[in-house]
Amino acid sequence: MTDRSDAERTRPNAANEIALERAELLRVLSPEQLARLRPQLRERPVQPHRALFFEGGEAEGLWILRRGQVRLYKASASGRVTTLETLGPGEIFGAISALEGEVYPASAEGVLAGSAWCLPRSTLMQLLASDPRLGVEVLRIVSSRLHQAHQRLHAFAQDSAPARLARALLDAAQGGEARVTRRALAESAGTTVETAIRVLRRFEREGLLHGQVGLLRLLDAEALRRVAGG
Amino acid sequence: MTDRSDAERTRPNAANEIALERAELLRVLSPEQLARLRPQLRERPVQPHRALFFEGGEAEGLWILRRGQVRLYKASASGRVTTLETLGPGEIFGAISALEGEVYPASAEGVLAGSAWCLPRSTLMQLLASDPRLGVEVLRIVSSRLHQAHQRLHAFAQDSAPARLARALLDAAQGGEARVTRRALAESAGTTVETAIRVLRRFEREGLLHGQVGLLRLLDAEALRRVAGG
DNA sequence: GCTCGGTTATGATGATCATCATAGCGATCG
DNA sequence: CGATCGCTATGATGATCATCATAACCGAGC
Repeated sequence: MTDRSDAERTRPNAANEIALERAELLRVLSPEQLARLRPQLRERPVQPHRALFFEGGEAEGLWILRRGQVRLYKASASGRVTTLETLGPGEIFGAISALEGEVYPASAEGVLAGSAWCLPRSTLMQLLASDPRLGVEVLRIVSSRLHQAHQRLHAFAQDSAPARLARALLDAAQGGEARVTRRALAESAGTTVETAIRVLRRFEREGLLHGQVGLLRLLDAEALRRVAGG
Repeated sequence: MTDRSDAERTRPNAANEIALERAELLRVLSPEQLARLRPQLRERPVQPHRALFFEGGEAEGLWILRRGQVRLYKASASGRVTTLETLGPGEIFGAISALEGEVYPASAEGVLAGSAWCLPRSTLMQLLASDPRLGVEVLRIVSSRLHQAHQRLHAFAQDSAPARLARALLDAAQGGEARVTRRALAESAGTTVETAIRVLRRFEREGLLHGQVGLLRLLDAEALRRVAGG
């Protein structure tokens, strides 16, 4: 629960660009290592609703978000979608596939415009083999993601839709407001758009927030935290 | 979904003991490394319903299950419990906490009797710093756990109770039978005991399985897989 | 300008599932 | 041996939430 607020605090604003050497993964690298790495990177644009890769596609490597926002998600045959993680500048993704298998285990698409670097799998493997600190750093990151996933798993198994929505809202908020659509929030909270709208309207009537199109202003974050269950 | 059946196949039978050098983490170590590591290990008994550690407790280090079965779980204030992972001989746990923070992010308790080694945090850090291959290996393991967690997250968000129970049942089964109580299955599937019992009785009436106390024989695994949604 | 798609809403309806209650059964323990 | 506890079972009931339908609103694009 505390690491949620950590994520809130430490995630850089999605609108800001991050320098390569400040990205969560690469902080541990020396300037020389970084210099050798830089030419290997492929930069790709990130656009809202534009996929970076799809679940089942061949895994290219490790991604580092430079600017904008990206979400990882899974889609069912029925068309329902679950957002697994939402990432901001400096955060990495696709690490699972680079290590575990040949294919991406989830899809990724842009939420806010920006760009991302892609570090090819082979280069990553070389780097990992050459410097133990890098492996430990990636491990730290992936471990913290696993921890988050476990928390959400417990929440999905036990909490009501309002509780999950309140939590998703707090997670998405920056500076007292969350720039997300009801649909996006529903997919993060594992519910439907209609339920999300109804619940958020109730929050609004109770004075917990103020809603506009694609924007939710938190008026009583404390009460929302109570609803979220902690 | 395919890695689920992988887990089924590759997880050693909980009753069998595993040699230290065959544990998933330590396979990559040289005999010399292993010899240096061995005296650092503390062996602890694993007993059904006996906790190894609790969420929030100070993290000692990395655990390696030698024999028996262990589950990681989270409990709510309301008393409801979610099983996050179930582990067999040779598998590691507590890796998150050894890297991420000072406290365990979940609780662990025995399911089947056996024992586990505990590798102190400091020793692990030393090892990680000395040999890049070890870090990559832990990373591979943690990544695969994250992948599993993502799958379950999607399932919890989208699937019905019968679908989640069928999947939990398939995951728990070894050689066509699952030695679990209805309660344990419910906690793995994120539902209640009563619902688990009702659903499993329905499966039984439909000829998909045969139930006894603490034992479920799969009669039609194919049909169960269909119910599980894939 | 006018359609079209996405977002926000709200109602009606029904399925699903948690909760509470009760009970039989077997094992364990004093 | 009786009591107790955990597991399995089933019914009754109600809350929650998904689904389907409808509609207003707004911006983008033809």
